[in-house]
Amino acid sequence: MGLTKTEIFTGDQNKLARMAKALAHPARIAILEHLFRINSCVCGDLVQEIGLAQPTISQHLKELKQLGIIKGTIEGTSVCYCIDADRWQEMSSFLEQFLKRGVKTKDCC
Amino acid sequence: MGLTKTEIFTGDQNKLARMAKALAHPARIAILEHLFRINSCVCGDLVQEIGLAQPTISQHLKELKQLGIIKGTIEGTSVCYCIDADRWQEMSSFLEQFLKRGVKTKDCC
DNA sequence: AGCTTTTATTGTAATATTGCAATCATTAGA
DNA sequence: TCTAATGATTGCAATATTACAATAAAAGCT
Repeated sequence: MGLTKTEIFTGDQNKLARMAKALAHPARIAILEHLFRINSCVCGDLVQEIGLAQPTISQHLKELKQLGIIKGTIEGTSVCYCIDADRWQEMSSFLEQFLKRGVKTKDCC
Repeated sequence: MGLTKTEIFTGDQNKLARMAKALAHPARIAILEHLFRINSCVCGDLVQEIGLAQPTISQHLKELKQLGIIKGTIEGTSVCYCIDADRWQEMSSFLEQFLKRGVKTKDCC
């Protein structure tokens, strides 16, 4: 059906899945990595940096913005994007907490 | 097109995206959480635990297995699944390294 | 006002994902 | 051997995602 049955899962499970989904595309990883490097905000040279068309980049930025991990402020004709430090921290620790739970387990089979 | 242009990204970017994609569905999160709890291997009671049909669970297990973070060994008529501790550790640190890079950044806009 | 630059939006095509019914394969037990 | 149990596979329908061309929207400049 292509439709995830979110209602049968907990809020945290859905939250984790949403966060992971935001990172589940190399273009979005590349965008975030570029923002890490540049630190000071970046606008539309992402199109140059990554080899995808402008609407495609814009769409990926939208998804990252919707999750809240980046923000964009209008600066003249261009838009300045950067990591939302607080939200990133929050997502980061939420994800790490999950990852750590798996480290404790040991093989059985 | 629905087709990710993997060829324009680095191996690490694609690897990260693949890992994130494995976690990008609440059912797979739920499966992993159940495996964390049970530690000793679990078979098909995941169908009971999570409210999805058997083929659907089987498919999600397949994806996790393909990434290598769980393994399944046949035990009579049932199959015993568990976290692959080494692979989990590897994925975990790879992801955490990425997450940490973002924590350093500070807001700009 | 008209033009340019930059980004967002819309529309569309191709592919991927999710979910399940039906079915197959394997193994255990009668 | 036959049957039951378990899980994988197949086939299909519905929805989501990815990508881009075309276009719109907003702001600066002349």
